[in-house]
Amino acid sequence: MPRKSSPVNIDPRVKRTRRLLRDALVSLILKKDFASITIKEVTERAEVAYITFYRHYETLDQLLMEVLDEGLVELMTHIETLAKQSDASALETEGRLIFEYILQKADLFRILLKSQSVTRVRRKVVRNIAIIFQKSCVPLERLGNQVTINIASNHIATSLLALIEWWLENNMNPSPTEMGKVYKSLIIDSTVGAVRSLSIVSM
Amino acid sequence: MPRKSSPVNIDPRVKRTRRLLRDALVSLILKKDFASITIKEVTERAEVAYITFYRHYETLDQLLMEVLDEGLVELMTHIETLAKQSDASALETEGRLIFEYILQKADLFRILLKSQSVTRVRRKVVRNIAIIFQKSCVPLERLGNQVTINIASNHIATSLLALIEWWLENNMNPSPTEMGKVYKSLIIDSTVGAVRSLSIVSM
DNA sequence: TCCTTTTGTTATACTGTGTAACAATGTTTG
DNA sequence: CAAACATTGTTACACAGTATAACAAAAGGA
Repeated sequence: MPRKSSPVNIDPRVKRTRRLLRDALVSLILKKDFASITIKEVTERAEVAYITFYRHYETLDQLLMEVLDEGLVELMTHIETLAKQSDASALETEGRLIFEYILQKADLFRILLKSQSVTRVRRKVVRNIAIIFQKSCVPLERLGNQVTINIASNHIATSLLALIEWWLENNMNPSPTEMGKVYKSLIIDSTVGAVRSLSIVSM
Repeated sequence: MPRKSSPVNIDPRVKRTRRLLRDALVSLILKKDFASITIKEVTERAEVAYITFYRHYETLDQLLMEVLDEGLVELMTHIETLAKQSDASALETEGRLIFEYILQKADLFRILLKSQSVTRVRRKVVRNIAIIFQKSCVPLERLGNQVTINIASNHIATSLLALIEWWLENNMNPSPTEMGKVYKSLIIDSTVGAVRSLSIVSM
């Protein structure tokens, strides 16, 4: 296994090989079920020797995580900056921007949602989104106790993912603008309202 | 492949074999990851010849679906009868009953949620729950257009599943009574409210 | 009991995983 | 540029799991 992050300069051959493997996996996921993809297939498409795969990764899951990490970091920072602007007028715009972003990177999201078959991936994505909302969504952190906040942020994260999934399955209709309204009303406003009413009854 | 449903009377040997295979799979899922379970393992635990599996099923997925179908039909009818009583006073009770039901059959639900790694299973469950709510949840079918209703029922189904999953991961705390409140407030009331406000802006 | 169906046993072809040894190629450093 | 080093390619192999076939044994229904 070649060193990866210890020295600052990575061997260009290593860089190249890993890129080829990632690209090969991505192109395969876009037209096959992830579960049916084999290491042999990936290395053949990458035009790399079979054993070379094992010199960089242990499993296909690991390679998949690396692929998703690239894309997820981008999505996360995107949502994070949006989630910080929590005044009511900006919320609808926030929703619209999320769905416009997805429209741009539809391929990546199809991969992400297809890969949810790998449970680990799903959990990781949900947790990351939940943490972002828990930290940066102002109305949440003021209301309710810890349990309520945990439930609520988990609810937002899973709902957002489910809404994105639904939208992709419906060929990205309706428009991002309308999905922005849905996002604001169905996910954010609803959850904030529910947390408020739950904290009144003092769970 | 022995006949299954054509004649009313199924050969007792067939019935026995299938039950043994289902039970074996269930007991394996409860202590292993589904993805790592092999047909050989299942047949050995069922004390049945390896080839006998193929005389009844084509894949492990298929056997899993049969296992889940048993449990799901039960859950579905349970939720369905509950969803019909949709007056506000009954909703909290409805929620409590759902989570008490899950508490009773915790094993089945752990299997169900573990098996969500099989994407087909997840989709099927979500669709079934969504259809139930779409049909029987009175406030939904009166408000909003078709798209909004689709989104809303999908939202309820995925949120309910996510909430159940969260609860199981947290060792079924808090109590079913409190989860009932969360269910009513966070999922049902919120969604109905959102659909109402979305239909006013006339999507 | 006789006939049919199901199950068990054994053997086999095939695919994919994971490792090993050594040769060939590319990269860096003196 | 050449030597030293790291990575990649080739070939071979052991292994596990899938899927099927042929025939014998056991169980069920008429």
